Amino acid sequence: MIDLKLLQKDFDTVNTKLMRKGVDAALIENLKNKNEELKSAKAAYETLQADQNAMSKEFGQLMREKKDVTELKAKVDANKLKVADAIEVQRIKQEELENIAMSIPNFPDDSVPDGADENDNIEIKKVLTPREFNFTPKEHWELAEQNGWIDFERGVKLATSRFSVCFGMGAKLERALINFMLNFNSKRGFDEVSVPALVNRAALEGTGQLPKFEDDLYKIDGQELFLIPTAEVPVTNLYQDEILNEDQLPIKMTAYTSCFRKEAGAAGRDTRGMIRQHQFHKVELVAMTKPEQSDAMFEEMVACASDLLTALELPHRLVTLCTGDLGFGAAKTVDLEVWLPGQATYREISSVSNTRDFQARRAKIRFKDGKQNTLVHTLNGSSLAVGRTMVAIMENFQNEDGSIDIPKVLKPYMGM
RNA sequence: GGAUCUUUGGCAGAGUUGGUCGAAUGCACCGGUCUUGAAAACCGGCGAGGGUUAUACCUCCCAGAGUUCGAAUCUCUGAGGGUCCA
Repeated sequence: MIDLKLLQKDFDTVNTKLMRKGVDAALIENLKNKNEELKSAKAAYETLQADQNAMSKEFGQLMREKKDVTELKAKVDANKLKVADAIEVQRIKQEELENIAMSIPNFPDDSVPDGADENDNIEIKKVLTPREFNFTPKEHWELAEQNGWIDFERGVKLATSRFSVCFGMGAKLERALINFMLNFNSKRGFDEVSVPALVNRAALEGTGQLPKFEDDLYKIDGQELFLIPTAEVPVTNLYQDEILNEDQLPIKMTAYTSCFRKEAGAAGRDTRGMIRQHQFHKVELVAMTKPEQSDAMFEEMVACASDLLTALELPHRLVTLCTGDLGFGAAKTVDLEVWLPGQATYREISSVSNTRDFQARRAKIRFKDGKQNTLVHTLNGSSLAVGRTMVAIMENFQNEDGSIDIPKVLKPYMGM
């Protein structure tokens, strides 16, 4: 959530920053007004409540002295009605404010380039050179089926479209990647955690998926529980509503989970293969830092993901997202895109974001900064989507006969 | 699934005939005295959010609803935990 105090104090700055993200100026103006209305509604209520409390205290005093209270009771009863009204007004104002505030995205860092969509993203650098093929490289679904690694039809049979099943070496490769990534991250100081795949509404509000993106989430029928779209949700919310000690920071965690997405807005895109599935596996990095540490942590996480790709011998590039492509909660994002010879293009395989205090404000994650409580900065990044990594390995390591080599670092993990 | 108990500040733990209770006490923690330094001892401070220049003041004793002039304390519902039964 954006900082309402800042909005109140420095409207122009907030306005300018949000405009870059394409937020309607009228909406921001409205938010500011609602905030002021809420404040005065609160003040009105508190004054009445203070009277109420004072009178109740007096009431007790009179009772003890065995004096007559009928007059005071009449007064207090009348006041009670006013209090009830004031509470109602406040409740409505609060709700109106939250409806707006919770749907306003984070503002982008000044360093983020302006742009409308992914075409305006800026490449930072390329890592590793794509290999030359002396034959026409195949796309991964062809290779996957030929080698019997992935069965797309059976996934559909079991669930619906955008589900698949891994067999044999394919299943092994998936498991090897998960283990390799977790170990890789652990060595870099990210502590491994294993978290629930179902979370409640508060958790999703904390990280920003709700209230705005409910359509993308699978919800358990009849319960306020959702399947997680990313491990970022449960892992970040581990510390929801807590006040951390300064010396606990930075907190660095890594988690492997399945992720579930309806892909509501992606009809027709990537319908073949396993680029875009409703259920996919991902190893995630999450960090919480003091504000002044988050830029360094961001670089560390980008490097971690990039080095992982390098260790897997996968050519990739780093891209800074422009304002138009930036996610809801992110102040800054760097995508890692892996080279796919079959498609002859770079495709997203990881995304590292600094949300600064945006999620921390929603999830109430703070730390003791000397005497006062300060919001932490939260960061998250995929330490590679497993399915897409498999795609990348298949396409980059394919041979002319359709067989697939395994990256050196994975062989021990596959019993080779 | 049934019965019963329980849910308080970082932790432990008082508070259940409703009224200076945001809450005793202990530990932990912070500051000070003492000491060459530390420990011990003693003195002081010490939950969170909002609000204020600062005070006032408002809210929070698992969550929600209710009774009452007034609830941590009473009632109902829900969630978590313990024990017993199935």
